[in-house]
Amino acid sequence: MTLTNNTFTGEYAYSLDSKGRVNIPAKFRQSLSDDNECTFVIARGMDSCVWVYPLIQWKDIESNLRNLSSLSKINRTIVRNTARYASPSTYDKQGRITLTPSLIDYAGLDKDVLIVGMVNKIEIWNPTRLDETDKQNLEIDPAAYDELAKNIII
Amino acid sequence: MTLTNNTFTGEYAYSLDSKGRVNIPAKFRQSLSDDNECTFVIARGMDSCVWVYPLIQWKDIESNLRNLSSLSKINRTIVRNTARYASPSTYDKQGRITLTPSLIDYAGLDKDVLIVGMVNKIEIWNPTRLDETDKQNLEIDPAAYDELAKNIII
DNA sequence: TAAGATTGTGGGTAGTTGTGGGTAATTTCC
DNA sequence: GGAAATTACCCACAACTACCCACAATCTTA
Repeated sequence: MTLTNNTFTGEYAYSLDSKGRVNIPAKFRQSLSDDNECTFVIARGMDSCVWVYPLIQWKDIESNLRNLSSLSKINRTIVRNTARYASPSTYDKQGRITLTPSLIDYAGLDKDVLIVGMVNKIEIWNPTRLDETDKQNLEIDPAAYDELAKNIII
Repeated sequence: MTLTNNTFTGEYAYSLDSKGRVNIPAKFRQSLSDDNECTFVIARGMDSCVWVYPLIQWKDIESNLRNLSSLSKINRTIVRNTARYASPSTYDKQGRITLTPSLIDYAGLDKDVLIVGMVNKIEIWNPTRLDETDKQNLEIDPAAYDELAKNIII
């Protein structure tokens, strides 16, 4: 059973092979609508992980970026940092996408990786780094977190 | 006789089998409206138990999450912590859903489990842990009860 | 009370999924 | 232009999952 199209939840421990390939969980692939043509766009995450967008989701982001005026410095920075490291990747017959060495390096990925569903995108983590990030967030966030959580009935 | 749709009350002692399957009480299944497509979403509870939402209930949460921009760190954290441990599970012909090893571990589930109706969702507990939690809560709560009493009529 | 239906539990099997490696095509670089 | 490196595509296998059937205990109904 999959939820809505192009929606990703859950956590999976997979492995990155010597050729830089990672499997996309079968559930995630099944959730991809046809207009994505089996393609994701991989990019730098804002945390130290790889972000993986369905192609059509990325196109939305692209058009949002297009509308940011380059007069503002912060806009230029965001556009540059987002676009610069992004590249499309179609999964093979076994359901794997190939990551670029640059992204593998950025996210500090090793053999064991953790794939995390983030609703409208996917994150690929080095498990150790995710642990660290989790801990840091717990220290900083509780109050603000609770505030936000009030608006989402869980 | 069932109460309102997608409403769960009562407590049931069931068992978790070697494949990680638990039965959903027949009464709960009967209460599920058709648009749930026989599917629940299982997730980490805030206490150490498993939360089980009707699919459509989860979709509400999901759409809230979808609207949180990932530019904000706290948004990323809340989306990650919520989506990461959530996964859909359709019950089989015998009325059982399959839990993920990760959730079984989190809730410390063993063969004997307790299924508790929580009105709009379901909780799955290790009976021992629920006892402990109950005791702790009794010690803390009287004042909070009074506070709450202002808002709710029982 | 007896027969039938429903419900909870256990296990088998066929199909799917994740992972590793091989080969041919393509690109890069000298 | 040709060799080396890289990439894309294919096959194979082991592990796992979803689906199916069986049975016993419980509840319902006549």
